[in-house]
Amino acid sequence: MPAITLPDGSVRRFDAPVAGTTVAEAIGPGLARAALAMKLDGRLVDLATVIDRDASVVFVTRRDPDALALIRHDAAHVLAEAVQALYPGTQVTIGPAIENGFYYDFARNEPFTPEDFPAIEAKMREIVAANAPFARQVWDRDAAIDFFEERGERFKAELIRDLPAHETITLYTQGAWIDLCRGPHMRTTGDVGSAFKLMKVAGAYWRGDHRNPMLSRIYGTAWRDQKELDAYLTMLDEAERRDHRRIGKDMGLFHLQEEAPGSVFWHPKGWRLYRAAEAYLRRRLDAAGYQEVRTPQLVDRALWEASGHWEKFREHMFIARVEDEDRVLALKPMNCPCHVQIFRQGVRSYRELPLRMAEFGSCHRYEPSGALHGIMRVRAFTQDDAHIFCTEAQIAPETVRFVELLASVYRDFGFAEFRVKFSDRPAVRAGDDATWDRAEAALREACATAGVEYDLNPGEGAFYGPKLEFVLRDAIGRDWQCGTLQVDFVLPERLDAEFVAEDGARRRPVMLHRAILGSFERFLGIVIEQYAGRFPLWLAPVQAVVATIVSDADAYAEEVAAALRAAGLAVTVDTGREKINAKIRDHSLAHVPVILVVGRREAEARTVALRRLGGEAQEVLPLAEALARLAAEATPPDLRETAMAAA
RNA sequence: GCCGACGUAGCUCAGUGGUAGAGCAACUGAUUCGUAAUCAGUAGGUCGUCAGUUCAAUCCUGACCGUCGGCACCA
Repeated sequence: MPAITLPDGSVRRFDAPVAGTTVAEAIGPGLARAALAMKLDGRLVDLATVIDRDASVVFVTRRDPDALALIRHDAAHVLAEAVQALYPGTQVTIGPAIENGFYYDFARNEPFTPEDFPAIEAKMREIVAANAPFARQVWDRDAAIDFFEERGERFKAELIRDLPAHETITLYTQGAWIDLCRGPHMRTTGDVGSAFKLMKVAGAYWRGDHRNPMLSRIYGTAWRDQKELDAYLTMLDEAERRDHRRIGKDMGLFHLQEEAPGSVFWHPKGWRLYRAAEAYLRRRLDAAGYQEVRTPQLVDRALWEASGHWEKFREHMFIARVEDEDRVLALKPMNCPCHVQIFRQGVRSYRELPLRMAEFGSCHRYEPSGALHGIMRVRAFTQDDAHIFCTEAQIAPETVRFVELLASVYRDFGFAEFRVKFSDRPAVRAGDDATWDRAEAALREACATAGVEYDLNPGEGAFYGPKLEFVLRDAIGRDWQCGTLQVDFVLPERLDAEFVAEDGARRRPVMLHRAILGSFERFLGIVIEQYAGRFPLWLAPVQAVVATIVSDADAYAEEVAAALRAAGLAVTVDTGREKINAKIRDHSLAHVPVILVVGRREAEARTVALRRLGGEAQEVLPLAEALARLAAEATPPDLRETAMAAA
């Protein structure tokens, strides 16, 4: 006699076990038509699932956000059926719903190409139009293995063999096609709808392991309706428009070339952006009680052996040898061991802790060729690195301070939102379990004190300690992992760092490895995409251009520019013989935030006509006023309060 | 590193087994024109590199380098 509680709190009683479909019909024909699946005591299941005990039920309709995952999962199945219909002999493996869509991995000698898409998509639409019901079947494990083996589906057979013994083996049919699947599915293939599109092909290792064979993966996107699909495709166009590689080239910020793969050639304009960011951060760190240092690029392998990096990361280090000396040096891939060397000079007292040692550390890592990506993933980069040497008791307060600093830095760069991931011990790690217990507990406690909410990211910690990862969200909704805070009890031990405690005993400090931007190269890539090249004034590489209307105004234009330069602004002058329309267009396309137009009128009245990027309005105002206003506006955010107070 | 695609002028791209074109940018000249393209002309490429096939290769084949999309990696 199941009693079914609905979301509005009402209860429906049935005399016998009842299918969700029947419950929906009992509530009303509208719901019966709209329901795609249901949540049974919070778990998403097929609508046809028979309910034989008291339960709460929420029906999932197309309007429900949960419908997306169902649509995408079902679309993956439809894709698999279409592919097997068109390319006999192709083996199916797995095909989950993912963010924004789905994929399916196939085993086939010849990989798919985008040219195959039109045929596959057409077949998929046929399958959707056929509106075949999804039907769940429970199978005996051995029978299922035999079934797939006989069909030559050895990947599926392997999946079943590796399922835990207690797991129920379920297969789903959709018309004549059948597949191993945990479910749930919607009612029919027709529920997938038409708002889907195949996007790209890619290789992917079987079960994500690089020692396994490579499968051919097809990615697709799927949405509840055409409007959502269009919005997603528009977002992709927008991302392409903002691509830092394109903007970097167009605006002349930097370039990369074959002779230095993974290293950035910063051009004058890009370097101005870089320096603005660096100067800003240096001020913030100074104010936050960090001491900046600079450590060697080339360091003997002995130090990397002592730190444990040699063993784990040797293949990813650039090695340097000299002919006359029989020693191996490595270009530093990170700064921490060097910072410990500074800490170890002389005897440290507990009075010096927490000691915050910062470095804009230039590092080199031999990243796999396939990992390189513009200036976002490079082999030569500069971390905004720092190590906080402290006691265990200081972990929590230092975490609080750090999170505050990080949040305010992100805000100043235009990122209002970020979230935190907590990565705990990985399978391969240094340090014993007791140490890890302490480190993780300390970090958890620190989060509680700082009021930081986080998602757990199991097994993803550094080899020496657990870490927090700070993920910011950009203007078009993409996530970027930038900041990090890592608790390390291991490295101080390995490199023998110690301090004299209050009781006169020698103790090990804890090291907090932390970064806010991560690396300048990557962060500036993100900033470029965040603003699509239209930087706020304080970051803009060219902050203003003075453009003349007639050559009679040339001398005055130079004078205006000189005055702005004296006020610290980056200004260029355009006295070219183009018409003002062309000049406005050129500088607007170059994303110069401010255009000061001067003609005879302005030269005589000693005014400027000020025009903002993107705006159509212009404002004529006295030179002195424009100067004061732009200087104030170009002040970096951390100096703004004091600048206002002084004015 | 693995799978796939790609590499032609500064940029975006077209093209062919008989040693290459467009638009924009650049340069030159004319135009002095008040808020997103003035006109005309000129110049610019060992078609990623190295081999091979061929009478002949930018085009076909192979290797390598790099880039792009994923996968794997990310101290």
